[in-house]
Amino acid sequence: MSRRNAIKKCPECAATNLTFNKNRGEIICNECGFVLEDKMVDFSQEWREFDSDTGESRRRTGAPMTYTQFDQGLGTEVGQKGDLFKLGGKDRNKFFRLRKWQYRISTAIERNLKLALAELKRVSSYLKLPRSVEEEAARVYTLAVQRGLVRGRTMESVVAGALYAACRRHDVPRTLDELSEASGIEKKEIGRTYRFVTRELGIKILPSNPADYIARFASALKLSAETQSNSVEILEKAQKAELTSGRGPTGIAAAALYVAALMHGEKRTQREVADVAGVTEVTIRNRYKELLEQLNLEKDIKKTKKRKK
DNA sequence: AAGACGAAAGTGGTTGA
DNA sequence: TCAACAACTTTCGTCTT
Repeated sequence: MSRRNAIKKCPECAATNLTFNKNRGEIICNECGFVLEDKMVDFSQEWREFDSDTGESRRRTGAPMTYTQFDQGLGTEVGQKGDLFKLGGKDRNKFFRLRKWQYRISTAIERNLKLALAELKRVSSYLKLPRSVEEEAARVYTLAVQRGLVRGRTMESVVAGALYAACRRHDVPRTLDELSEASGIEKKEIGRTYRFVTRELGIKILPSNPADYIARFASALKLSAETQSNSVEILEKAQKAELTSGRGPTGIAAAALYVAALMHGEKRTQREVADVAGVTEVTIRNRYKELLEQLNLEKDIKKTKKRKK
């Protein structure tokens, strides 16, 4: 079988000391900060049944319950094949009535869920989100459907909103832009349904930490590991100086990264940084200016400039 | 010529009366 | 429900490298 311990090398610098962050589904090179794998392999138990013989013995209490199946894998149907013929005429009528009701109640919701979860999986795999996030999003969506929160909104937008919420909860933030690109739903709309659904379901979400974005942004910009860790330090200082509250976390992360890149002589244009972070140059400039003023970083930058000559 | 900078006006969301 | 407000964006002109 496949060897999980096969040694991986960083494609950028061929280093082998890699950090695997399971929750986030990222493998990060300790040397150069390159993010190897943005996706999560599912390490949980595999529940396949190989054939009916081994199937019975491997099975414990049935398939694992999961929200990514439309009925959590626990569907019940009134009357399966055999039962019907055990019943007399009177009971048989009752039976048909029951089944009809059950059918009516469940089909509307189930049909919707089936479609929605297919969409959810599509978007989630496009974004290479870890399995745990997908589960969470499916759970959120299921709750939303049960509370009738989808009414008046498109299914897709609620799916996107649920995914966004799930990402935030698992500290593996994707920007609204990324969600928008993956789902084809407008940014505004996702934000709206996201807020609505989390409010209605009472889901508490902490403001996301700018540092959570650093690894992905740095990797996209091909910045070194030192630059990356340095930008995290800058972020910490910025948080102490109260520069972060009320500001968009992506803007702050982008600015910290921009400054760190300058200090390490790995200059990136504001536009490049702005693009991967999904903010404008103006925002970076503003945050950048604040960082310089509050943290006295000017000297560090000048030093590296001279050193380069 | 490209990038950095800053001013001004516009957008969408939050808050507080 | 409305107005004030903060953060962020868009656009555009000017300066710097």
